[in-house]
Amino acid sequence: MPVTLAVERNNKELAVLSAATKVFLEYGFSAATTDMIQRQAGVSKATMYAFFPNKEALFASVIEHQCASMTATFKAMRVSPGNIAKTLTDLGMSCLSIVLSPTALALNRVVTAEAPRFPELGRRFYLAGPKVVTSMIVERLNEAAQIGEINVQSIGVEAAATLFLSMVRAQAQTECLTHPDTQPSAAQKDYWVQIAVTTFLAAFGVVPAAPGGKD
Amino acid sequence: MPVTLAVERNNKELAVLSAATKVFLEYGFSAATTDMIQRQAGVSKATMYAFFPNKEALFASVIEHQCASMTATFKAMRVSPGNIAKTLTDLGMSCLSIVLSPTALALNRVVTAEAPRFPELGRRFYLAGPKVVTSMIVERLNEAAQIGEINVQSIGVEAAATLFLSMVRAQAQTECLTHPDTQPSAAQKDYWVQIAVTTFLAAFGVVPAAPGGKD
DNA sequence: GTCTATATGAAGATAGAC
DNA sequence: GTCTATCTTCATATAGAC
Repeated sequence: MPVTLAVERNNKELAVLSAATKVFLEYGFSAATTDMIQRQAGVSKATMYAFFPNKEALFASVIEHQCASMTATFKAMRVSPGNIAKTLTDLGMSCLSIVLSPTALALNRVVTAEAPRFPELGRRFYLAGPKVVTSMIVERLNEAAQIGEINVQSIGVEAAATLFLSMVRAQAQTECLTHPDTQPSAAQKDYWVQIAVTTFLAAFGVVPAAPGGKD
Repeated sequence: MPVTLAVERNNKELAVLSAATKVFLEYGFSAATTDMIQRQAGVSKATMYAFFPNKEALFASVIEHQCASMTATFKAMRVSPGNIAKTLTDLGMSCLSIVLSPTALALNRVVTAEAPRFPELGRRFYLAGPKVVTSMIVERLNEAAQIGEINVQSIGVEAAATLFLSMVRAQAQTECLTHPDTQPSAAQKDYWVQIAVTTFLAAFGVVPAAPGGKD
């Protein structure tokens, strides 16, 4: 009951938050105006200020919600069973699809741009995005290491996971961030993941015990 | 002679450009105001508008000059002679120092943030930064491949160079962009480069012909 | 809580004297 | 080219009625 009432009561608050999300992600903090947000939400200035004390607080709320949503999206990633090559490919494709989505790119733009003015939001974004993904990759690498599919002792599992994510995303992200009017083809994304997986396994993959091998 | 006169004549133009660089890199396009730039340059509004038709043009000029400067900085990188491990370490450290410098981080922030509104500048930045560095790495990898230090045939030299750069910079850049109030220690940078080099060579390094090896 | 109307300040850009 | 002064627009935020 209180939930329903709360939802009812927060109808316009959600409309404002949703509109603010759209506007801030499209224009960034400074270029976005509260007028745009009110128009988009279909409410008046006073209504907006009844829920959020000022533009900064509204922005912080938007970023916080987007970070939470991004984390949820990452945690919903599922890899179908298979060997480590397949696992990494699945994981890489899922990560890339999320990271290159219009929303994630926009969030990346606005958070990094505003991090000097909103350091808390920068930290929050880092934890909600790169940090979460890396720890998920770590889990998979640990499983693979335990059954002898890979050997990451040279640098450690954390560093290996970080490097895998770096190889999967860095070039793709850079290209997409600097070429907003172009979106990568599915083949391009496949290629990015493939070379990352190939290289990762060339570095850390353990060849299945060959018959007659030493030991 | 015409050069000296041109410099003299453009004294205030340079003051405006220099001030605009500082202000735009600190505040971004929208939050920066032409008033700040004029104050910083010590000129009046009319003087600024005598050289640059509007705020957008001034911004474009600033980014153009910064891109050219960044390219020059990359091309000035020198690696002292040595084996491929040393070459990659040198190259990686130089790249990382440039990429993590306050100016490069600020340029990265503002260009990626404004790329949707200024797509030309996004493309320019990509060519002046990542593209130039990658092609420089390609040269070194080709040299190393020719003397048999590495073997990148599995994915090609271009892809290998891209992946090396990704491994060197991605995590470092992400951390710095999202944590503007923290700057990485020299040891941290060494570590980032070291794990990238180690992993790259684990994937593509050729062990020196062992006496009595197969062949 | 929600609206209309408005206060207040500052932005980008221009006019006109020198 | 350079300045001071100003025009116009629009931003954030608030006041007061319902």
